[in-house]
Amino acid sequence: MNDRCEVRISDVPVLCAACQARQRGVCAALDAEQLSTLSRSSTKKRLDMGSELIGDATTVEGYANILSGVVKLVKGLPDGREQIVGLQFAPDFLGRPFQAESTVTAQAATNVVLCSFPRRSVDALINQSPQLKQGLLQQALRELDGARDWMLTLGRKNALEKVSSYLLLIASSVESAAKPQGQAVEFDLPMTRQEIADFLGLTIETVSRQLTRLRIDGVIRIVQARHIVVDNPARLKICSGA
Amino acid sequence: MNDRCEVRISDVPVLCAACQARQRGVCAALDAEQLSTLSRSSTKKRLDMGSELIGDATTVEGYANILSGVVKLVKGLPDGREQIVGLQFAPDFLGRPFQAESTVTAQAATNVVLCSFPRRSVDALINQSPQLKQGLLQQALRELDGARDWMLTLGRKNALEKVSSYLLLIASSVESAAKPQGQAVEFDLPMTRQEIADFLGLTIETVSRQLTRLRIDGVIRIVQARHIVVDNPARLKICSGA
DNA sequence: GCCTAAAATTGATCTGGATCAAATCGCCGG
DNA sequence: CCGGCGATTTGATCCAGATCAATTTTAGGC
Repeated sequence: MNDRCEVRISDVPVLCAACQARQRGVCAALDAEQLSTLSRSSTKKRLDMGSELIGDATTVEGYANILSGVVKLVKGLPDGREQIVGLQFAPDFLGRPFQAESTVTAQAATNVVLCSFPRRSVDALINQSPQLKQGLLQQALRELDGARDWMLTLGRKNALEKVSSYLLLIASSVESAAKPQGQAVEFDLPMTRQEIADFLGLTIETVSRQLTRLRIDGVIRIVQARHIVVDNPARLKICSGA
Repeated sequence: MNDRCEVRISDVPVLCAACQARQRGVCAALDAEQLSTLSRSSTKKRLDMGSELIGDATTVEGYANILSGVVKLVKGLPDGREQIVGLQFAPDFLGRPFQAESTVTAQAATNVVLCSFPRRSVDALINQSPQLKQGLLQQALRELDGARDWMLTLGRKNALEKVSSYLLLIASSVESAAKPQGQAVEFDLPMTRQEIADFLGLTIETVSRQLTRLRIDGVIRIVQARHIVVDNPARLKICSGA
């Protein structure tokens, strides 16, 4: 493991506290004592697939940076129906300032490594650094955009378009920015068919059928259930309802 | 029209600039010159139902407080399918800081009166007032929660549950906090059946059928297409999937 | 009040995705 | 290599909500 792991809150660079926490750039003005407090109180944690990241001793108290893995935000109905309302990928910052009255639960979708901070210390930092506050505001606005995009997908797209949209979303989270558009993209799905279904408002069977349909049409290859190659990103985009 | 109309950004009280703009409370620290600039540059605007609030001369340049009416945030697919991804009610603050790259369009769902501010002036205020920035962050987080709740509705509820959830949402936006739970609630729907359908990911016909079903079951009365009385809020809540 | 057009309801039918039910696949432990 | 179990795929049927097609209601304009 690296001894310094850079992660970002929006455009505010933050070095992972568990790996020698300190802040740079626009946050450089921060009190050295504050930073050392944050550093001392941070802990690196490994979570197995499926574990919940709330409240209990082995998990996250307040805030955390995701160092690797995927975290899903889940909402449920009393009868057991579930909907995944958000996904957080590798360098995202988790946790919300000013009380979490929301009823979402965060769960590790894959094995996850993260660096967690006590609520107290981070809240203090937020109040001292307008840039950090602004970074959090921008992250919130970006998540809001993402949620609204997904509302369109959930409310108005058919099964094929939903599955195609999902593949494009995952592909974009993997694809390096440098890579030219239109190239084949290869990746492992970070979720089971059930989780994909819960994300898309579908059933496992329908997800599976749409994937085979895309395979037969030559848009993707399913090397292994979890391992996908998108041979024709342009076609996939068309299938997603553009 | 009142000459001072109080509206709120989160817990930061702001007096509508068009009606003698100035700030109070936690924002009192603001520069008097800034405030007078904001006041001078603000304008009160009336929008007819259906008009879009972007870009053109008759509409909103940057930010605005809604004084009355309902604004809908709409996303569309190239083939014309539409999804309403958010509703903003009477004292909400509209507009997003730091560029709007998002593809939502805001439209007046009813006739709307609002007080609009030029982007420039408000951005300046935001940078000067951490409290205002925090207010905007909290508003963004609240909207994110709302969006996620709605994702559960869109992805996992059936038609009856969706329509019931919608009625409860509108009822709660009308109901005075003082009113005891369980009482009958009476209100006008601020949207057409088509808009309700676009909000719920359904068709007009299905919305209409679920409403008659609720009427026949004695949960609501439909005094007039747009005028609803919820006789049994508890039953309605059960119908909404709790 | 009467006329018109848009909005809403109601009815009849169709269909995409859910549901129920078996196969397969893939992986791990022995 | 052999079971065994969970994840996935595939097949057969069903049904909630879409679609198509009339009415009926409502809101303005004269």
